[in-house]
Amino acid sequence: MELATTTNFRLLEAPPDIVAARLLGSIIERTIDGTTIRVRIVETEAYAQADAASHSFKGRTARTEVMFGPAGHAYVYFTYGMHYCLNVVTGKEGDGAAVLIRAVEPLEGKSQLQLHRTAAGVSLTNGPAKLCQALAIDKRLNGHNLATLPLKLILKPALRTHEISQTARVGISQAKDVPWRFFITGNAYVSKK
DNA sequence: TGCCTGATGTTCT
DNA sequence: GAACATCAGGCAC
Repeated sequence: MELATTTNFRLLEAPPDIVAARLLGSIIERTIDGTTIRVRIVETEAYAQADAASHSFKGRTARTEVMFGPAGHAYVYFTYGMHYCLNVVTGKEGDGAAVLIRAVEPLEGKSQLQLHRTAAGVSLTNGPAKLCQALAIDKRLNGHNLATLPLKLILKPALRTHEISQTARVGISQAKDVPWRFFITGNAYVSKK
């Protein structure tokens, strides 16, 4: 069981844009105080080392160290003074690539998610900082191995191409025209912008 | 509906 | 000391 998950994680060693599309539809399992929450990834963004919008662009620092580590780990960073964002480290060790999880759809434990959020409905998890708040993800989970609980990534078979939309990324100031934002076509939890 | 702004901490220059 | 992969609330239209 654990072995199968580890083997599947080899998929994450691919370039970030491939992994970003591949992660759509996969499940994140989070346990908080013995309660299990399951959400489905519906929107992602890819960040490669050679990409001016990526934290790893300027090289390895104490902050970005995790991005250069092995694929399948969580890179959680703090931004705008009050928000955390969750990334999945991709590529070979030393690559400095990651996929930002921008939006998820609640499947199980929705009331538990609601405990951490004031907004309800799709606004519960339709943004990178929102989903971190709902899932109680903070820097303590930075560098966490996503093959294990309390935060576990369960890879699902890839979606068909027609189920995936691809556009330019959101909310960045560099390399804006790189079309590395991926989302499930028509999903209500995809962020609006 | 859509723009503007305040809140706020970490990282890097 | 400025930039920052954001969010939510308030206000104008």
